[in-house]
Amino acid sequence: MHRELLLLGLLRRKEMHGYELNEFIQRDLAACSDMKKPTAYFLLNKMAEQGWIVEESSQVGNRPPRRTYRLTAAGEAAFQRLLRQNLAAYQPPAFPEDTGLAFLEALSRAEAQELLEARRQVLLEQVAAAAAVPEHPGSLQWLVEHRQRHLRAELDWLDTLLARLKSDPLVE
Amino acid sequence: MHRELLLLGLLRRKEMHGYELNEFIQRDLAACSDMKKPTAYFLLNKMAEQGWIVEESSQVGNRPPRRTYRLTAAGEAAFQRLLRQNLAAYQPPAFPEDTGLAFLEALSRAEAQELLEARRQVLLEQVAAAAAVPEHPGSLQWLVEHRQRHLRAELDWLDTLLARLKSDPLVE
DNA sequence: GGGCGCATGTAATGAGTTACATGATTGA
DNA sequence: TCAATCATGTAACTCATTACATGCGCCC
Repeated sequence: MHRELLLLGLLRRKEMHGYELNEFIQRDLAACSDMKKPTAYFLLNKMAEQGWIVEESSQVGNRPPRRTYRLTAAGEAAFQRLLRQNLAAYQPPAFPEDTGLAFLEALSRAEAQELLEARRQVLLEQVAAAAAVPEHPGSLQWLVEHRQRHLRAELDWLDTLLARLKSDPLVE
Repeated sequence: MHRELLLLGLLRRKEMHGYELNEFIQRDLAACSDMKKPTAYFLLNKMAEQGWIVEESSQVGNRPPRRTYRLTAAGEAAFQRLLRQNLAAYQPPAFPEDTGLAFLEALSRAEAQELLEARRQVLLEQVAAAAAVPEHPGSLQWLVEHRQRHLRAELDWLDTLLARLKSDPLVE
């Protein structure tokens, strides 16, 4: 559902062909969406069948024709519906990468510290990557900002844990 | 992988049968894991085939027999491996529920505000639910704490957005 | 006697991913 | 001439979910 919303929202701002959309998502929205190429093509076809978007083929040279999509009235209505639904709801994410924390006790304090330091390095790289994302126009930027905030909060949390490991005599 | 880790970690602390595990996950870890019943049964069978755990049947009355599982040496080794792998890595989550934020511009300021207020209510309920989770022994509690922190950070972020919507004359 | 709890699963479905397939163009 | 970019997809697979299936025990 959020994938459809993203595609509709992007096409609404500017008509694009599949390749272009995929490029944009990979390059500019990598921090906010993990939608993969075949998924995007699949959804575009599905939405076209549903009448949410229409395609217009254009040949450039001898390459495969570009299928450029734009919203229909039905597409706009779907967008409005999905947008409202998405904004009003909130399903907190699960944190599967977290699971290990529950069993830190199983390790010696030294090793736990070492592993969490490694984790911290990875997280720092993510923070740097998120900070390097180019600025986007309008509210698209808010996706980026949210991720940046989240990553900083994660770093805070990790640092709290590390501090506890160092100071708490009961651990280990 | 994190699902296997969770099951192994729980069985390592205390042998349990499938029903018991499922109950614990649903009641006590609902905030941290969304693993469903059939998935747990399936993984338990798979891990038993792999020799990570062994089952011991015990009949209680005329009910279906309980299959109580405990770790083998191979299971302990797998646990140690998965734990290290999980702790040292970090894949930041995607935030699909977020997608709508990217297109807030499509709405009037009043409606955006209204929808985000609705979202805030839902989030508040989640915060309350997370705060009400009973305390768990040892590092299991850290999963709960992490979630609580995350939800508070989300609330902060939403409030920042709402404040911007109210003050920024450029929006709308 | 009816519904919930105990205790186990199977089957069908779905959403999305990875790997594969195709073929022209462009630049080093 | 070799690799990367442009441009589209299909096929196989994985992982997990929902819905379904079974049947006794216990309490009201």
